[in-house]
Order: sequence, then structure tokens, then C-alpha cells
Amino acid sequence: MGRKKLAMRRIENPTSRQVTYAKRKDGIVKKANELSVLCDTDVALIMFSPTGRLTSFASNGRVEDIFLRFVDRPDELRGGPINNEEDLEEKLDKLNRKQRESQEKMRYYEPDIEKINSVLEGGVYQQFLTSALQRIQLSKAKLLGNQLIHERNENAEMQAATVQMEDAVSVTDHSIDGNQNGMNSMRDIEDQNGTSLSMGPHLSLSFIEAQKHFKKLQGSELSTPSFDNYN
Amino acid sequence: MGRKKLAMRRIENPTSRQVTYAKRKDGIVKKANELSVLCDTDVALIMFSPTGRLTSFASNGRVEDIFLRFVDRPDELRGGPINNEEDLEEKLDKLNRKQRESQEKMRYYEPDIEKINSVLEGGVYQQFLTSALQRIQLSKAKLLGNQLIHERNENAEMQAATVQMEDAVSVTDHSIDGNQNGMNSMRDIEDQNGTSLSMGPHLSLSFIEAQKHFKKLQGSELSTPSFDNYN
DNA sequence: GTCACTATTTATAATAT
DNA sequence: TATATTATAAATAGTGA
Repeated sequence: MGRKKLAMRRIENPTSRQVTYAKRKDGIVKKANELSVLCDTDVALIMFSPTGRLTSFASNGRVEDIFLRFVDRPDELRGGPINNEEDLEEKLDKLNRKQRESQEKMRYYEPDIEKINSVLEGGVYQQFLTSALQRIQLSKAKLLGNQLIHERNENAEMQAATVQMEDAVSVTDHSIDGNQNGMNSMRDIEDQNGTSLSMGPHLSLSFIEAQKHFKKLQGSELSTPSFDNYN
Repeated sequence: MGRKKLAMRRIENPTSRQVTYAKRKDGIVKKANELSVLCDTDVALIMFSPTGRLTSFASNGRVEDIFLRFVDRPDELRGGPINNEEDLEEKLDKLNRKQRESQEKMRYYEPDIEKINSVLEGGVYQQFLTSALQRIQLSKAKLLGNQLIHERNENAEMQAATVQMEDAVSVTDHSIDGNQNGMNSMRDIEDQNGTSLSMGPHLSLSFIEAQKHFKKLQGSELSTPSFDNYN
């Protein structure tokens, strides 16, 4: 649109390029917002100007949340209760399959070393990741039904235990005063490419039953997770 | 655009909503691609349909990379050599300030526990994060000039040491055969909200000088990091 | 549900200020 | 160089097969 049809290639004139960026940036942010409002969906957008300036948009205000949702959302463990062992085993099978697929997706991911160019970037990202890891472990613990045996506190949310992510499957509960979370150590496994993989444990009945502390497993419900990738 | 002007609110009819989503999804992906091509920039887009289907786009093919770039890109440590101690101290000051700001940005981030609803999601994300952490630590080590004292190996890339992220600032080198990386343990600090913060160490001359193994510090160059946030 | 059509609205390239 | 205007291209809401 505009007086002339623009060829779909890099605009060589730096000024024009910046001007076009500015206009189209506004346009796409508007589009993203409209999409999220009209269709009531999560949308996240990250872009950098030709001069490196960052612009971001997230329908719910947090790119991080949507990125997290991007990583994977299998849904298999949501919903109603699990009735019997067959049900559970089937669900776990499905989860494990999904996990392998997702692993495939992530396995070869390697933050481009050339793009992590400052100590600060490393520090900030690490902070984010570490925090996220904690929450995830908390979530895992909750999912596996790791409730404090004694519900002495009403605000139980932040007091669930953490799950050890060691190869050896073990779970420790930490009853914690106030708002503290336990943080566990991690160890990594090397694959043939020197890429570290640290998956949660393979899910199996025996694993779950090993968790003596767990009182009940939360429910399961099927869904059809799939995705488009325009790359 | 269209026969009527659409009110900017959620489309209540589920079918219309889905149809509109489908059309606009294509539109915005096209826009994102055009923006990245015309202006030669990084663009990432994540969205979910009303039924939960994921669509993503990244100009360079990896949302992860662009997300990483989103987290922070201070640039202060890039570029040319540092000439003297004053220079360095000034740079570190700037970095530390930036780090606090970024911390502010990340501090309150808490992956919505309601949105981490499966063990799988936790596992996959954890895998991603752990891998990323490793790379970041590697990058940090490289940045701080942590080269192997004896360059016995040519493929030094994957053999840099890791940086301990403990409160007590300490650095350990791990000379490693083949492709292995050392993985260090982590410990977290609790803030008043129970949110875990695990920053890299505060940067200071004394810290840096404490790193006996480091041979030289890499350069610094100013930039004007800033960003728009449409939220 | 999915495709094509097209009347309209919207975005924007070039231009003017 | 930044902002406003306008002619034109592009996106899409409603429609029908």
C-alpha cells in the first residue's frame, strides 16, 4: 500500500529503512493488539529496529508468559481425575511421547554464543531462567500431587515442595515457614554433541509410586496440541 | 477493512471469532515477514488461536534466539579494548546500573503457576533453560577472558571454563577433554516475596581482579539501549 | 468447517510541510 | 530530521457456494 508497490527486499537506503520500520512497527503492533482483543487470544511480538532498539508487545502484558506457553503446552495432565491405573499409564505414555517430541524440538537449541555478548545479558537471563526453573519445579511438585501432608497453612500455594531433578529419581519435601522455597541442585547429561539435556524424569508408574509423599495424582484430559511454525 | 467496520471488542460468535483469527493470523505473519525483510531486522511472533493452537514466526527461524535477545542486550561490554582502570570502572558502573534495571524488569516475573499445567511443560522448559544456562555461563566465562591457560587444544570453543554463580564470588576452571562442559551447582537467594533471584555477581574491579585465571578483559563500547514496551 | 469474492476499510510509500 | 498529507496498495468483514 502506498503510492508504489514496494519490492519485497531489504530497503537499501538507511533512512527509508528506518522510516519504513517505524511505520510498520506501529502497524504490526496495532494488528497484534486487534488480533488479541477481537479473538481473545494470547499474542506476543518482539522486534528490533534497524538500529537495535527493542519493541515488544504482549497481549497479557508479559512476553515471558507467552514464551513459556510457546515452549510447550501439552495439556495432557489437566482436567479431571484419573480413575484407574490403566488410565494413568495411558496418559503417561502419551506424555512421554510428547516429551520426546518436544525434546526433539529443543534438543538442538543452542543460544548463539555470538549473541550472548555481555556479562549482563548472561546475568539477567540466568536470573530469569533460575526463577523460572524454581516455579516449574514447584509446579511439577504440585502436579504430582505433592501437597504438604499437614495442611497447617491456608496459603499453601507457595509452600509446595520441590522435585529433585537428578537422574536418580528422588523427591524431597521441604516444609517451609513463611514464603520460602527449597532450591535443588542440578546435574546435566551430555549428549553426543556436547549439548546438555536436563529433562525431567521419564514418567512411569514406578516413578510415581516411588514418591511416597504424594497423596494423589491430579487429573488428565485429552487435547489436540499441534502448532504452525512459519519458518 | 471489510464490509463493515468492526468494533474493537471480543467477537462473541465463536465461529466468526475463529474465522477472523485465521484471516488475521495470516495477515500478521505476512506483516511480520515483510517487516523483517524490508528492514532487515529480527522479528518474533507467537500467538494462540481461540482453540489453543500455536502459531509462531521468527525472522531468523528461532523464537528462542529472539526471546533471548529480548531479555536484555546491553552491549556495554562489546567492542574495543579497555584502556585503563578508570575506563573499566566506569563501564562496570554502567553495567551494574543496567543490571539493576534489568533485575527490576525480571524480579517480579513469576511464570503463572496456572499456566504451567503439566509435568511435560515443566520438563521441556527446564531442559531449555538448563541448556541456555550452560551456554550463558560459558559466554560469561569467555567474556571475562577466561581462556584456558594452556592453549593445548585448537577447538577451544567448547572448552572454556564455567563461572560459579554462588554468592561468594569464585571461579573455577575445568579443563575438559573432548566436548564436555562443566556444570556448576546453583544456590538461590530469597527475596521478601519468596521470589528467587540468582543474578550473576555484582561486577567490580575487585571481583574481576579476584579472577586470577583471567588473562585480560574484553573490550567495551557504549550504546544507547532502550526499548518500547507496548503494554 | 473451507474456500472464493468483493465492497470497504485500513495501512502505508511517496510527498509535502 | 520530524510530522502531516494523500494517493494508492493491501487487508479483510461479510457473503455465498
